[in-house]
Amino acid sequence: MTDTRRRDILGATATAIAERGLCETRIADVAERVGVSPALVLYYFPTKAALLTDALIYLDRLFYESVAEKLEKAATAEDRLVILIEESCPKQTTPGELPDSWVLWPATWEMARLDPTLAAARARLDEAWRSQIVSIVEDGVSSGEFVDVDAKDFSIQLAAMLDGLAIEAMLGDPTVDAERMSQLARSFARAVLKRG
Amino acid sequence: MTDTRRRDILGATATAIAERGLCETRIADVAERVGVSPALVLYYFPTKAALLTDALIYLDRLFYESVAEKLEKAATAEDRLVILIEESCPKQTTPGELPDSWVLWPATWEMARLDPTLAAARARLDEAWRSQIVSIVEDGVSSGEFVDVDAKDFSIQLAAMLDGLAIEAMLGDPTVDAERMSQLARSFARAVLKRG
DNA sequence: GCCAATCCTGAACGGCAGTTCAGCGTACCT
DNA sequence: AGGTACGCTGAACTGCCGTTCAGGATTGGC
Repeated sequence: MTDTRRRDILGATATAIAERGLCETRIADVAERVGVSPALVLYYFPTKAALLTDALIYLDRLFYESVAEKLEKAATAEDRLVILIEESCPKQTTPGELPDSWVLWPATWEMARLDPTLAAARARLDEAWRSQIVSIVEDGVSSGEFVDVDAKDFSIQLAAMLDGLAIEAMLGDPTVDAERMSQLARSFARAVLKRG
Repeated sequence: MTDTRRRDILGATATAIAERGLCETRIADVAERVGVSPALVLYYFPTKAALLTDALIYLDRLFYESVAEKLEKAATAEDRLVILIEESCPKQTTPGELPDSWVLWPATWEMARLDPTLAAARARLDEAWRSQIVSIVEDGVSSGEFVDVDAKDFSIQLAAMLDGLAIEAMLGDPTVDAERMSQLARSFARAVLKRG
């Protein structure tokens, strides 16, 4: 079960970054959380930088997959869009479970700026996220739920707006909490997709 | 002229963060860029963390003030909104000048997550940014340029969308460059503010 | 011309954190 | 039972980097 150990380390790294910040996270923090020696962390990952980038990608992918799974259960395009928006709102996480992936986005962006590999991975996930939106919109258009709009443009706009709102909500900006974020994103979607 | 020296250090810190990344920036990097000894940097700032947060706030404030200045020169509300959007698009900076402030936003967010002082400063600047948008919209509404909309809601949505788009553009995402970013933001504004 | 404040530096310190490595236990294979 | 591969650790190494400090230069006031 060397694979679960690997995932434990990645999860612990994500938690450590969430709690201590990207710059302050040490290998010892990760080891402590897993309950192993620092040397073991370097046994699974060649270097600290590789550990950090792998952990960021790991958690982001988990997030996308969990949302994708939830989307499959919804019947109408409108339901699916609402789910996608709701899932995008930062939530409080109880200690012990994996951190909300929004907390790690700034760290991902900051590292991706100077790490082409991470940048490519992030771009790939983001493209998948946007095409998720595109297919929801196209379904809604062909079923008559939505007005005919440029799905690609809308997907970029909505994804960007969700990112921007999530930043505010995550940072505890008093004017944008999770509730208001969801409301604003839905009102934007409604304005575009209903009676265009 | 101890004040210019202080600003030089802040500018050099911003440049160093932009070039080396938040975590990899050392006091020696800053000192080297200014052409002074590392000890002098600590003469002006009590600690490395204080230096970093001050530099982030400094550059963000410069950005806001520069945009505010440009906005005063425009006649119509529509012109001002376009300027605000254009200025929000990441630009290439030539070596030697201060970095584009978008490059530093992820670092700001990452630090603000765990630093209440920086979080408060960021929230204040963001609030000013949004109320800039609010006053543009209100002017446009009263002059008849724009349809009557909820200016506050729109300002949050537009600011969030600009943040999100700028992240993609800054990271070199192939689907969103500065040109496309500007076009998408303007199309959103047009859809909301014209014949709503 | 002297004193004090300010700006600035070189050098040393102190400690920490990433990384390496030799080796221990254990499980599995033959 | 013997050997081998794997998972894992403790301990040491090493180089770096933030921080401190004692003091040199320069300026400006009196």
